[in-house]
Amino acid sequence: MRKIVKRSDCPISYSLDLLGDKWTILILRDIALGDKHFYKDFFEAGEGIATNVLADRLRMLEEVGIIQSKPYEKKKNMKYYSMTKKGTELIPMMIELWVWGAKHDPESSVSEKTLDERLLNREEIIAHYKAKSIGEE
Amino acid sequence: MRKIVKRSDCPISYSLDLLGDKWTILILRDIALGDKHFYKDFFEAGEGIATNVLADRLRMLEEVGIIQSKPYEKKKNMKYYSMTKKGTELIPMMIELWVWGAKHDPESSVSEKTLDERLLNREEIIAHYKAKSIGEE
DNA sequence: AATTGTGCTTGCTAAAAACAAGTAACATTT
DNA sequence: AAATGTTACTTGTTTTTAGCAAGCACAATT
Repeated sequence: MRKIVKRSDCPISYSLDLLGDKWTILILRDIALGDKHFYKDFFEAGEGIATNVLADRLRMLEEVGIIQSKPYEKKKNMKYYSMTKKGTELIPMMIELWVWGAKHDPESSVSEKTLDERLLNREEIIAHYKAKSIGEE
Repeated sequence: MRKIVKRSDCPISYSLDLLGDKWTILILRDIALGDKHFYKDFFEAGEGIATNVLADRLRMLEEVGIIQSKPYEKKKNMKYYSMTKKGTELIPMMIELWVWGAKHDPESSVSEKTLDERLLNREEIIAHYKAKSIGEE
């Protein structure tokens, strides 16, 4: 569906070749920062992703090794999606997107105090979510 | 051209409402990390952005206060684009995209050594580019 | 055996990006 | 001062991608 073409040898350009769209990073947010692991969780996540786009992005993310899936033992028609190590290395970037959005969204529900605390605890927060992702794989 | 709609109150979603596409962050990279300040610089940057997309993104980024422009004194048909303070606060996120891309692009021209050095000097590097952006505005 | 839940695919429409060309303002060269 | 070049766009068309609605296969539940 979405075609991935390498545009230059700039590392930022390379990251955006894979992640540069409205939806991909939201799926990674759900897996890495939320406690979401199933197709239906991503579909119901609040932003309203279309099913064809969701299926396409999950396929792509698995193909490039950012996420992995395995059959879910308890319900065999469900797939359990989790981050790979390569995927967890995107957590710092996602934290930065979170901080910027929380600071600059005029309708943000995040308080200045919460924001300040998170800025001070950056390394701790990253370590927390990385550890959680490893535990979940 | 590109319509911006707020999809949820998640800060990451908010950031992606503005920045989530293949091109926007590349323009910010050119201004904040490169020494590029003119339309033609962004157009010639190597990835091959189309002129209508470039004009649209520059307009949007200025509207939401991430960049600013002023007429260039030396050549009055040129506009000088630079980061606002709000824009410079995206530098940490861009550095993380750079680090991830440099590490995971199999064709990356960045050596392990350079990568390790940059990881150790993260704060210094961010401070450097923030200071440069302020100097250029 | 019938209904529901989950993870998709397929077909159609709408929006955005890619491509090609043109224009207006100023700058430079002749 | 006229012609040519440069810069920053706009406009029109084609191609690609996203959005929406429906459907389908498989498993689990009733």
